[in-house]
Amino acid sequence: METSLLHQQISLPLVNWFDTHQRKLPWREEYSPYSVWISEIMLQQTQVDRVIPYYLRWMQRFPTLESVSIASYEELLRLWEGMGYYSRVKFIHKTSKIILNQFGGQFPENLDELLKLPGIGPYTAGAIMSIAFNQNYPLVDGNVIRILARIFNIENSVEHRETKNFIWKKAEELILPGRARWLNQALMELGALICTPKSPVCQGCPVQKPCLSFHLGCTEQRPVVQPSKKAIPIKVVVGVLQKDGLFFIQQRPANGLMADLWEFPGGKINQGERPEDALVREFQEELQFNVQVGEKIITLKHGYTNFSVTLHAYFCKLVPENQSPILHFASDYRWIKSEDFRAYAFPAANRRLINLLNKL
DNA sequence: AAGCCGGGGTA
DNA sequence: TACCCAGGCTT
Repeated sequence: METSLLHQQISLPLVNWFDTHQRKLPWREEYSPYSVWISEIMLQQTQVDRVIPYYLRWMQRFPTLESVSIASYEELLRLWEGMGYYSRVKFIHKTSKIILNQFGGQFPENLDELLKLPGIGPYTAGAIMSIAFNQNYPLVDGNVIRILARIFNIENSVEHRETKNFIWKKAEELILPGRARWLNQALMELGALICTPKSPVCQGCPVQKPCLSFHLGCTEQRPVVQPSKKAIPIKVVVGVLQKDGLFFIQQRPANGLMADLWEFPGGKINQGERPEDALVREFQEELQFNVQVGEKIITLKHGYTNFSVTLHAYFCKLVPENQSPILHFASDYRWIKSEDFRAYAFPAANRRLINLLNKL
């Protein structure tokens, strides 16, 4: 399809639809590079409704890039707790310092410079260029992939390099000069409200006419993706270790799963192993602590991307009482008062347990 | 190219 | 249960 025809049949109907149908969202109040950047990082693999309260809290506490750069990583991580993908907030901290120290506090209005910044990849760089600066740059996220795979009826897997290149090229051709901010947001808004993964609302779609998949009746089969691996069920046990009214918590390593977050010690229950025995073993392996397992607190289920976890929680105590930990897994540890749980970032399942403890 | 990295909403 | 989400980094 010729570019002008593409604009006439797709781009213009999209921006006109966006004019009247867009949702009122906090990050659409102003299009500053800082607010666009924060919202885009938060929105990576995270749905709008979940981001909104985090975004509002963040902007209240850190209204400027400079306020982020001088904040402690611990406080940033605490504000991020519950959103997942915690490396994002570490990258935000790093990038805020780089922009302050190397760019005089101003975001570079340059795609290649943006791509060098930690946590900013092709999508986010395109988002800052187009949404913040309104420069003529495309962006491709899950919405854009789905919409274009349907409009052009892309039968190849969108996970392949060549298909991705094709989609980026089409996204670029769709850009209306001087209106990239609007066009790109319109695409993503259409993906969120109309061209949804399941049961798309084609009746209300402004680009129904040029959509090949709609006419072929195969919108549900687009985009083509490889089947994902199914969640593996695992059993986990954690111990709430108390001494003199203080609680023992440890900090996870700086890399890997839930990096830098704090947690109650514990670990995976082996096949055929009793939870209590697993807990004694884990305390010994990770901390060289000899513990006695006490009362059961709760069993709760928690879903991860690739695991469905059944978590057993027990009170426990040191026997004998005067032991010092030797850290084989954790990077740090603390004995804290119950009111200090709020000062540390915990994984969601641990936070649920803490909330329960506070009610006991 | 594939794996890793969270968490919750939804059907 | 399985899939999805305004992706990026590492290997």
